[in-house]
Amino acid sequence: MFSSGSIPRQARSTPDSRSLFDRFAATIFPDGLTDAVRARFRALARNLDVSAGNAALSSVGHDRICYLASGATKLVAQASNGREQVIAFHFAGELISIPARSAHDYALCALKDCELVVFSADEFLALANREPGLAGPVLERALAALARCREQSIALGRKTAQERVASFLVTIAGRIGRAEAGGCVIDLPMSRRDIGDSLGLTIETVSRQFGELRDRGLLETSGRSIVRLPDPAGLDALAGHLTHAA
Amino acid sequence: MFSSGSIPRQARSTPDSRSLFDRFAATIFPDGLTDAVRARFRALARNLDVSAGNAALSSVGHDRICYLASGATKLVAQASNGREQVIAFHFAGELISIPARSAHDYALCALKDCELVVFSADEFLALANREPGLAGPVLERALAALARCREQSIALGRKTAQERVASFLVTIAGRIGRAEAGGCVIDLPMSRRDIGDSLGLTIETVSRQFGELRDRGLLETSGRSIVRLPDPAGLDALAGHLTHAA
DNA sequence: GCCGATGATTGATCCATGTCAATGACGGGG
DNA sequence: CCCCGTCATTGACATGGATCAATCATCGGC
Repeated sequence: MFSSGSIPRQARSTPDSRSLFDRFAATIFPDGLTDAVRARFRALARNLDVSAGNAALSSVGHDRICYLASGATKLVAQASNGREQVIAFHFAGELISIPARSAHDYALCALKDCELVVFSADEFLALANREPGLAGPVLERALAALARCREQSIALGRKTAQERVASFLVTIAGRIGRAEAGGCVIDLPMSRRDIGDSLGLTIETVSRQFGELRDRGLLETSGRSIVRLPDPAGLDALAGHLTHAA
Repeated sequence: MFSSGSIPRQARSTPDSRSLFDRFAATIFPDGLTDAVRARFRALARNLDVSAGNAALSSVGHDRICYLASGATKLVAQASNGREQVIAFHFAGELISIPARSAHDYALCALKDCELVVFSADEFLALANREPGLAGPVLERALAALARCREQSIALGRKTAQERVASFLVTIAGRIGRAEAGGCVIDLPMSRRDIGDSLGLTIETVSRQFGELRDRGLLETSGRSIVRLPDPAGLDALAGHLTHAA
């Protein structure tokens, strides 16, 4: 990832009638593009539709940058022995950086049906760098992605299973949760395995922690994907975050 | 971090006589700056000298960007209960992003005596974004830092203690190691505790893994900080990296 | 060149989470 | 609407690394 922080959350129900590319341009460059620059970007862009559960992009010899117009994805890294680490989840409106193949292999996988706009990172960055005002929004998103990856590092390096799960729920609620009377509802697009693979835990441990939180009245589930958080603040207190009172 | 990848490694022995700011500008913007832009950047810059072992910068209400002209630093995150996670190490010539205070607290600490040039991220990015050609180098470094943080996530989430230590040694050798007859020598600026805190391990475990690698003939130590890797390839094979044969 | 403080190493034990195994419950496809 | 594959949950046990504790090495200061 890259990410957004403050991308306006759009009702997913009504498919956007604008072209994929126009939606990319409008979201990432809200100040608009001159016709010439717009044409150059369009020439670099490749549209991609991927249905839920399929790999969208695998890492190749060069970095790629990719706009997720709709759907949800995970960026997965592979280490030896088939171990997988989910590096990040992404939601509609976000910009994603897919690293080149190196010590590990990366793949972007669709969690739901996705519409993507794909660029070669080199070409994209060279173009963004040529004109004033274009690199800023991209850089902001890159730094936001870096900040999020760092928060993830803290969880992976220093937190207990319970703290990781609590952090995950609080964070994901902030990204895709809907506020509701006295709480927050999340429709998780990812499986327990994906959650475990992102937190460095097994599915069993994730399941046990969900159970524990359920017992404490901090979490209610309905089916496999609907999660309700009756007390987000109580959950946050379990997330191992620094209490700013200190 | 942010980072470099390909910053020319300079002999540290001869102190650079140019001004700190000039060294920043020459390294980060190798294509040069117009006098006007240069003056604007200079107006935003604050020089900072920090001696080894001291905190250089703590996270505040806004992000900061910081050029490390000489020395070495660690970026440390604090979670509850005084647990510390070292997010990244930085070496001379690198650009560092220090996130604003949020769920966790961040601090940049000097591992050796350091010379720094500090900017407010907002001001820096606004300026870089106004002129063509300036944001590119910064963006490149941000993406390199993101890539490195992701590699770190894989280690923290999915690797054994031995793989983490091997990865650490291989990675750090690539950044500050000197090639030598049949191997590589590293002068580690960080303590075992720092290494442990960056790998999500205790100092005891780091020490035991060093011992194990020593027994296998993959590592020789001399004093607290000098490490020799007689067989970097053999070490890399233990790092849990994906064998590209597969 | 000695000395004390700090950091590193080594050993014994414990525990959180992984692993293995069995059961249960969604939910898509017929 | 049922059926079956997949995913989630729950339980019993194993283990890697944490924790606690003791000794040893390094190196800056005198």
